[in-house]
Amino acid sequence: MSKVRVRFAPSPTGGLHLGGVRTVLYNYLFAKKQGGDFVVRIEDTDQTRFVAGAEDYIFNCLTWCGMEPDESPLTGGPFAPYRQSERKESYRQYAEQLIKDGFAYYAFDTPQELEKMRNDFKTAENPSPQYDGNVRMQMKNSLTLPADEVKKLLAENTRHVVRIKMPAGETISFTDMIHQEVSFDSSLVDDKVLLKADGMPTYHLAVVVDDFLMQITHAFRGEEWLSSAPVHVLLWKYLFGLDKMPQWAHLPLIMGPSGKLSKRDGAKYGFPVFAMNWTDPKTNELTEGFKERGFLPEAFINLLAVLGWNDGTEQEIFSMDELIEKFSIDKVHKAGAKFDFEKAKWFNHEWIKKLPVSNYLPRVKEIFEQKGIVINDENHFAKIVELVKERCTLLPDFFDQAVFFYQTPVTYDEASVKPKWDDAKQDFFAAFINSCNNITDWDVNSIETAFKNLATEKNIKVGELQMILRVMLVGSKMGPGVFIIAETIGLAETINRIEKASIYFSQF
RNA sequence: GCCGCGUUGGUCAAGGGGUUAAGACGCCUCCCUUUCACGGAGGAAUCACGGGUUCGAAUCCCGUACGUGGUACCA
Repeated sequence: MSKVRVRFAPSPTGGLHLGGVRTVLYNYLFAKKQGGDFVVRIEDTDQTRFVAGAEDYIFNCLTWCGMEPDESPLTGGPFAPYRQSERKESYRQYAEQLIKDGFAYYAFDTPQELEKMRNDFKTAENPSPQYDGNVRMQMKNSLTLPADEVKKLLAENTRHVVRIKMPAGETISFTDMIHQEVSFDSSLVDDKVLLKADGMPTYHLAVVVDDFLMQITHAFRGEEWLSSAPVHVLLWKYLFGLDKMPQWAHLPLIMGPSGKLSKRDGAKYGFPVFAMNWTDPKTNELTEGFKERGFLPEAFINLLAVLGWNDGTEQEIFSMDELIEKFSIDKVHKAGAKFDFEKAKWFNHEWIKKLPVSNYLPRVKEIFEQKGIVINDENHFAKIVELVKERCTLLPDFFDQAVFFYQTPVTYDEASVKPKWDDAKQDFFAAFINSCNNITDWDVNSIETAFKNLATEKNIKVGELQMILRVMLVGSKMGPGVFIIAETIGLAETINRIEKASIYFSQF
């Protein structure tokens, strides 16, 4: 058996949304599991929708997610070119071939004529009439026009398209890897355009021709393509033979809180829908990405993988390697899944805890620097990040959880301290500063011991004192253990913060 | 309208003729910690509906409802 070759075929029209990334992911996992090739081909046959920069954006997303293609416009490969716009010439001959064999025809109808047909045939029962077996003989095409007139029109370069001639009364069926047997009545499918007036193929022709030429063995795509699958099946039958057709897998859609997940949902409900930030060059509108929101690629991949698939065990956290090992297409769901941002955050939280800090330290550092905190000592910073990582779900949380290591508090949780503050406490902390100065090894244990001994000596409850110390050092009741905080900020800063706070509290 | 696909707690889901119908997120209670988390122990909450088939149906069949996709010279 020949090598497995799976392709992802995005059209460069904008950001890469969740459903898109999941499609790539399943493509990638399937290909890698079989030791096959992961091919990325760009479907840019519609110039009107082509958006500058979108192709680069797609590859940036793939890189961030850790899914490098084996063949692509960037890497090249044995079946180059990998952009359909650059393969334009090859499609026409297949269209001509179909016409010659009686499976397709030239259609000369103008957009106005099509519009008129749709209006004329429109009824309450049939709100959107198709160009199909019922109307094709009343239209302007090589089936209805005399042969010499067709020849003349072609010779004059009259604008025309090539349409597939859908047979009547046939059942077109194929086996989908996810849905099993799927069948359609050919009479109900319309005569899809194969070659557009500008000479570019439509997706229908291009996908079949390219999959054949690139020797694709498996094709994964969103379920929105299922309806046009009969066209592709027929094209395979007419052009190359059904035995060479790749195996199809139509993946369920990812849904938003209400209906199909859209870009708008992101803005509306406050979560990202794209892998990375995307700015539409035409409108300058920015759509937030998971990366910029503070997600780790490991978590992003993980949450997407299990949205519509699981391995049948209770495991939920998977690395890319584990996914490749455990992924199986027959465990992919048939039904669409609603995206839950709360659960998405949970995955990120898990990965922040799981991964070594060094993995995301640069990104956290960047967040601090953007907010004006200068990090001189990276090792020290790494220790701090390690200290607070289990209380962070998104990367920006690190700032809120750890700024106080770099900034002396300016405000205090007065409500907590006020009822506890008295002369005895004032006295205690003055004495504690002395104890601190006597500590030879400034570490958690010595600080804690000194603190507790002094408390016992002065006969004050340790708990209360600890709470006050925390507010002195942090400003509020949050963060890791007080003594580890003291150790981390150092002797001088600890004393400084106690003194400052004592003065503040003495005004109570 | 027509065609396709689907339907297990609020969400993600396991289970595919006999189960007390797993687990996770979220929510609630308690423990731990005189902080916030983490962690631990509990709790509330589900087989869309109606018919069959069967000793027995979440599971198989048929309808219905609902959801969703398509119905473009877009992918």
